[in-house]
Amino acid sequence: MHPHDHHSLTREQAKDMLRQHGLRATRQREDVYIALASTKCHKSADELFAEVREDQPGMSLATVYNTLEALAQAGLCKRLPNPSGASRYDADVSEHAHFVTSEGRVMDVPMDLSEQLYGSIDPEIIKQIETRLGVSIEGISLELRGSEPAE
Amino acid sequence: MHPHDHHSLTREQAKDMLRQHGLRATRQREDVYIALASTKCHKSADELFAEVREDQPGMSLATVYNTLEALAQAGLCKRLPNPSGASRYDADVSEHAHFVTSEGRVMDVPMDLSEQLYGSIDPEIIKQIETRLGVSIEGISLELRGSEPAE
DNA sequence: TTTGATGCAAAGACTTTGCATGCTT
DNA sequence: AAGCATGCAAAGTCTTTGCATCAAA
Repeated sequence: MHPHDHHSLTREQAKDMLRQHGLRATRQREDVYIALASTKCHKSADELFAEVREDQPGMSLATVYNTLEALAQAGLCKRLPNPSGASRYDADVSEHAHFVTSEGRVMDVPMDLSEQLYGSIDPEIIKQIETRLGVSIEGISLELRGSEPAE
Repeated sequence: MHPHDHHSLTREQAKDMLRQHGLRATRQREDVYIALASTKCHKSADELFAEVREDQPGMSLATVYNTLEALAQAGLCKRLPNPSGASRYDADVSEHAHFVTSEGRVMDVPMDLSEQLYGSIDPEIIKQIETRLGVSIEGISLELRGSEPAE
């Protein structure tokens, strides 16, 4: 299966992912991670909360935030800040480009094109930037901004 | 003078910029824009507020936010959201890459390297993305993430 | 003059935290 | 059993808004 395919995770798989990344596997974390990994679109904490809540009415919004923070720390998801609203979260932590609409909706750039974009970045330039700024570069975010055509 | 040079603006120049972009030239907007354009580093609304306040004690924080929103709308600045804190603002609206530290500090990638990075992006790929997603792409954000070496 | 901007304070959106309880390891 | 996660509500941070006043065009 291709790494970019979105598919729902079994609970066991979610447990494994969590533990392999040094996190305790709690029901709530599994739920959040499963919800996050099972969708193409990038949801906000609130949306994930609502979704998980359908099955687990006990879930707390604070736990969703805590969990997302833990997942992000552990490298299991990425937080995509949104200047005009709530952050969105992405369980696909591979380098890939996003398209962000003027309304704050986020969608993935198709994998093949995303790879072409990233592929065109010369590692040599990155090295030069590290040297010049005296920093160490750990990742690159590529975000395309624009608008969806009126419908 | 090179467009990437940072320099302080005269008040007259600030007035002109505002009006050329369809904004009323008020003292407060001039102050904010001058402060924004006169620095390499990317300040938060609060920092700009503090800075402007030294000269204009009457300034309100709400006005700083309103002004920054107006400037961004008019294309006179860009807002750089920060997942772990307040947004930062940049008066340089040309396409250029940023380096964001794990602590949320933002610095510009030197112009020549930034241009090389952007230059390597194939416009043809962008066109394909527009077609495939059915959107229109208006800009590209390139953000390098990493850490500054411990000091 | 007319229209839009300001300042203040208050509300709002989003996110984090303190603490007692409960679950994972 | 020990330690971390949870739930709740409360607090915090960042940002926007309503409204009367004031300035720019």
